[in-house]
Amino acid sequence: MATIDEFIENAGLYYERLGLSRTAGRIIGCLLADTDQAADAPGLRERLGVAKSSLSVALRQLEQSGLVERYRPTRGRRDHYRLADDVFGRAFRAKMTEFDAFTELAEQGLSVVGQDPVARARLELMRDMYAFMAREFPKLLDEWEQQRSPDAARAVDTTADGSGKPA
Amino acid sequence: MATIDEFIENAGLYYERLGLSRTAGRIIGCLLADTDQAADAPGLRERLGVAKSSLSVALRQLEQSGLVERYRPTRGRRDHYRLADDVFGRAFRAKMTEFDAFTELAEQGLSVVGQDPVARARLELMRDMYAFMAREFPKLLDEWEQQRSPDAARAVDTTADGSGKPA
DNA sequence: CTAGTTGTTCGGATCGTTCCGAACAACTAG
DNA sequence: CTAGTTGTTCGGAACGATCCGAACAACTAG
Repeated sequence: MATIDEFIENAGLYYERLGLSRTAGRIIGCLLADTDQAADAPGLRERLGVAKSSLSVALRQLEQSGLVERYRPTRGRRDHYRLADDVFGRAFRAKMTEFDAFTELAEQGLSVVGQDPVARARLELMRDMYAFMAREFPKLLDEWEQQRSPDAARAVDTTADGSGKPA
Repeated sequence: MATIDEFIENAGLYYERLGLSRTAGRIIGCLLADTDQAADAPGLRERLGVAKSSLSVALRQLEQSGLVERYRPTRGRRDHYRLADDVFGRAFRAKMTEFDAFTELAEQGLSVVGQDPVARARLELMRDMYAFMAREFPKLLDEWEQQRSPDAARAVDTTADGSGKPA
């Protein structure tokens, strides 16, 4: 049995391994677990015990990577934050860019290595494998979306038009 | 047009983003590009310009993660190093453990979050999605292995029995 | 215009990681 | 046994990343 604080701390650790900062990961944990739909800066600040400035940079980081959305309730004074509807899909796609990066790395290697057949074969294998993954992984995501709900794709599209959901 | 040193440096950067240390990544780049099949410590040391101790820990790290194999030629005095036959497959599988980790994180979240339906639905979605990926991704790897060469699996098995390849 | 609130930016301090050089242990050749 | 070589371990230094508190900018209400 674990507490909510332990869960948030774990989220910080896990997302840190994914390349985010520790506090950014803890924010995600907070938004994941907290039932409060209207998370704002003071609330996060109290829950996480971090400085206002750290929240600012972490939230900007999360917003720019598309994982967290910022919105302001009508006639509200302060920003509120919520997870993007397809947080996990976005996280997957972000990770997926590594495939392209390594494909390019392999191509760069082929351009600088000599004619040694062993090295060339290995680099070609590397290039083809990462290209294969970059090509097939999105299909896996689509497959998941369809399995989850036949009209999941449509739902994602409608939420992507910029109209905020919450009241 | 790039040089071999730039390629090695890029490999260091890319593999560092994957969680390895910088020098470990540069070692991989070296083993990828260098036509010299018999890479040893002095050679790597000269090529990378790092201390002997740094090589030791990085090579141990790479060896324990299964990416690099250490062998000693018959009647040789020093160890030699080569990439594992299925370096990339191993890298993929290592990355894949993140899926399980996040599945467990979602389950932990479900155990600590209340009955709020929104939070629960989101955590269940997270759990199911990562579980789906953890289940489907290995199939993708198998698919690749079969597409590349029908008896690739057999080849991998024979090289895994401990018999060193190089003379 | 003034006062109060919200979000951002900046300099300094702190923390963790990595690296290097030196001492150490293990092994081989002669 | 001795000398030389190879690989490992350890302490200190350097680097990068992150975080905090304070000053700053932007905005709103009255």
